[in-house]
Amino acid sequence: MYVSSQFTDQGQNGRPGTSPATLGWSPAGLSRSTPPAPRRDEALALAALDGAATTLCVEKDRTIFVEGDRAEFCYRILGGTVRMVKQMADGRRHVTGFLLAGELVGLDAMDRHDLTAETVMSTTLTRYKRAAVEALADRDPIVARRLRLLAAGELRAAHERMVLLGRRTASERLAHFLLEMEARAPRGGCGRVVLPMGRADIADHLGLTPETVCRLLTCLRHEGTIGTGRAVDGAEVTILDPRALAALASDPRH
Amino acid sequence: MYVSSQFTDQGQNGRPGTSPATLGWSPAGLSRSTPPAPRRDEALALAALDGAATTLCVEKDRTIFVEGDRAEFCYRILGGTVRMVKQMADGRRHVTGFLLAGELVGLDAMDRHDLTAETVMSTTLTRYKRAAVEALADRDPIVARRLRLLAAGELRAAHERMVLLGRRTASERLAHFLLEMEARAPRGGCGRVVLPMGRADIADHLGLTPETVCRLLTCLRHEGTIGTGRAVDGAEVTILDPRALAALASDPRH
DNA sequence: CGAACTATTGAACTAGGTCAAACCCAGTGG
DNA sequence: CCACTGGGTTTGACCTAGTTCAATAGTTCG
Repeated sequence: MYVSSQFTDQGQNGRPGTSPATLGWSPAGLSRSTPPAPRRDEALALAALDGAATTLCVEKDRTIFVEGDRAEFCYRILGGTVRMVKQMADGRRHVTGFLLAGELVGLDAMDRHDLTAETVMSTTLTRYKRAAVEALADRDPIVARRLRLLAAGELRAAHERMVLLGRRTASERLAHFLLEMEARAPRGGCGRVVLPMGRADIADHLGLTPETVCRLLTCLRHEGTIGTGRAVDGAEVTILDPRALAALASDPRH
Repeated sequence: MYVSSQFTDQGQNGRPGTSPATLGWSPAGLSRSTPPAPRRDEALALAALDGAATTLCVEKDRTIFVEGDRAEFCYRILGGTVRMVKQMADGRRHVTGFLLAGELVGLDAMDRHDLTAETVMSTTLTRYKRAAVEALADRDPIVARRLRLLAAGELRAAHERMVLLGRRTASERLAHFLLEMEARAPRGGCGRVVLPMGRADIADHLGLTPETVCRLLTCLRHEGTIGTGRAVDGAEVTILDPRALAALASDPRH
C-alpha cells in the first residue's frame, strides 16, 4: 500500500550493480565490544525465503516505513544506508541508528513498526514477508534462536546507547560514533570512514545539535586527530590518530 | 557460584509472605503506549519450569548478577524492586530500568549478561535455569514467539528511552518517569506512586544529577502538581494534577 | 549564474551541573 | 528517653558545556 508506491520495484532479478561486501546477517548497531555475531547459518536459513523475496531500489531521503505502520515486511540492505528514526510531535527527532549494507531492517517489530525507516542515500534492499520469517522461525528452532540472538544483540547496543546519551560528553559521543562507523565499515576500512549521512542526522543520533557536531569535528581536525575530505557518497573522515580518538571515546569497562 | 553466596536460599517451598498483584509475564520497562503485553499463556508455559525453580530472598542493595557474568539463570520478581545498571570505568552509571514485582530479569542475555542487576530494596525472586528456558523455547514455537515478543517489547522501550535521554528536557524526563511508575504500579495506583529507589538511582535512570531531580520535585510540589510523603518502602509521590504532569511529559506522537 | 541546501564559524545565553552547606530522619548507644 | 552519628535529601550560589541565533561559506542542481 503506502510503501510500495515509493519504490522502484525491480522484481527478484533486478540485482543492483553494487555488490556489498557481505550479505550475511549481522545484527544492526552492534558495537565492537559485542562478541562476533553469527553469520553463515542464518544466511542459509533465510535463503529458504529468497524465492518470495523482492529487490527494491529506493532513492535518497525516502521513507521505507513509518512508525505505527503495520509491519508486513522486513528488509535486508544490499547497498546503501538507512536511518531509523523516532519522531516527536513537536519536531524533535532521534535517530536510533544507521543500518549499512548487509544489515536487516524492521525485523524487530511486534505487530507494528515502532521506528520509521528512511534512506540516507540511494539504497537497494531485499524485501521479505515478515509472516514468512515468523513461519520459518516456528518451523525451525535454530532460526528462532538466531532471531532471539539478534534481538538480544540490538538490545545490548541499545543499552550502550543509553549510557552514551545519558552520561557521555559531546566529544566522547562523537569519538565513539566515528570509531563505531569505522569498525562497521566493509573490511579494509583502515582509518577511512565514509559518512553518507548529514551533520543533522549525526546530531540527532548523538543527542546533540548539528553545530556542536561541526565544532567538534573542526576541533578534532585542528588537533590532528582526524582529517576530512569528500568521498563519492558523502563526507569522508580519515582517522589519523586512532589512539587519541579511542582515548576520547573511553569505553565503559572493557 | 558468585551469585548463590549472597542469597538466602529458601528452597522451592520458601514462599514469601508478600503476594504480588500479578505473577504473569509482563515485559520490563514497557511504556504505557505499548499494546498490552501477553500474559496468561506464558505464565502457563513457564509453569512447566516451576519444578526446577528456586525461590530466593535478597536484601537491599545487593548484586544479583554482574555485567559480563555468564548468564546461567534468569529470574522472576515475586516482590521487591531491582535496578538494571550499566557502569562505566570512571564511575559514571546508567540505570537502564527498574523491574517490579511480576517482571522478568536477565532473560534478554546472550551468552553473558550485559547489565548488572541490583536490588533496590529487599526482594524475593524465583530463579530459572536459562538453559531450561531455551530448551523449552526450542521445543515449543509458542514460547519462542513469546520470547521474541518480549524482546521486541524491551527494544521498543529502549527506543523510547533514547528519545528521552537524547532529546527531552529534565522536567519532561521526570514527568515521564512519574507517569510511567504510576502506570506500572499494581492496580489501583490512583495517583499514588511509591518510589523505592533513591534520588541518585532516579537521576542515573534519567541522565540527570540527584540535585536536579530534587529541585524539579520541589518545583512540582510548589506548583501543586504533586505531593510528597513517605510510604512503608520508600518515598511516595501523589499526583495531584495528572493533566499538568502529562502536559510536561508531552509524549512523542500519539 | 542563481536558488536552495548544508556546513562552518562566531557571539551570547541558559539548562543543568558542580560544590558546599544545611536538613532530616532512622538507628544506636548511653 | 535523648543525644549522637551517618546516610540520604534539600537548598543555595556559581559555573560551564552545549544550545540558540545569526551570519558566512561551500556545494549541488537547474
